[in-house]
Amino acid sequence: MLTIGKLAKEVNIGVETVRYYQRKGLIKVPSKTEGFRKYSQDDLRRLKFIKEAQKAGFTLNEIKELLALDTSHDHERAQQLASARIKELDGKIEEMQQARDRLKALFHQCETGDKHKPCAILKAFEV
Amino acid sequence: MLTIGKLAKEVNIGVETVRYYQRKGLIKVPSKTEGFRKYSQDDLRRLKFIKEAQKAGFTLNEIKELLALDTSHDHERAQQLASARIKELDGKIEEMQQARDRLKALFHQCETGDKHKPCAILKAFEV
DNA sequence: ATAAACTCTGTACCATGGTACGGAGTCAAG
DNA sequence: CTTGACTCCGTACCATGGTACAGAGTTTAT
Repeated sequence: MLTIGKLAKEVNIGVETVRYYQRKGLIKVPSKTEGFRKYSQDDLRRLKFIKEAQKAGFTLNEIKELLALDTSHDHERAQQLASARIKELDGKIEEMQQARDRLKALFHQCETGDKHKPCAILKAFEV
Repeated sequence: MLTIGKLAKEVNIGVETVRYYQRKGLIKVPSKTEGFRKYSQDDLRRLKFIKEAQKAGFTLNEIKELLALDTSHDHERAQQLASARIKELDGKIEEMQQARDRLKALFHQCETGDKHKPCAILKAFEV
């Protein structure tokens, strides 16, 4: 049994973050019999789950659903969520790659261009 | 000379967005002699610049600086901003690729696994 | 027994890029 | 000359993922 501070430290997040997850409904608020609230190993596991799922790019709302699924063995829904996330990630990756390639080209032009003419990076945005 | 509505329509953004850029100091608020404010071709160019720079992944604050640079021919600073942005983009792209690859692997495991055992996608987050 | 350290609760604030709305004023077409 | 469309201005709100803080209570160590 842990206090909120110890719990937070275990997963290396702030106490305020734990409370934020509680407000969002990702983790429950343990009932307080007296003094401070006590957190269980289960709460710890859930926080770890959240951290891991964040690494896979899920939003907190998606993670909330994943946590609910966690007890239900619903493969279908988990797959749906995963593939939606994969699609989103693919889209964003491509956007960012395009942005990067654009910029790299501009950077090169600016670097090799005349120092006294308008900069290619800046000119590029003047459609 | 354009009213704010026509200006916004020209670049296909909302009137509220134009005002938001004004509040942020990206574009100036034309002085109002009488009636409605009048916007020039220069304002239009700046809005187009903003849109283009956003496509390259710059934030509004960065764009604000780029706009200031635009008149000064400061190649150095433009290059600094561009290469910082490139680095940021590279970092984010890699993060997202990792997230996607993780998820794809999990998806495959879940798909090919036993329907009655806990789902690989969900299990993966239970560290 | 007292002070430091922690917790509880509610609420406000941060960045980011906008969107929405109310009430008044203004402009243009019929 | 009125009506509808647009503008002005301030302010509040949206999602996202937190962070901060005040004032009270509790726990723990010395």
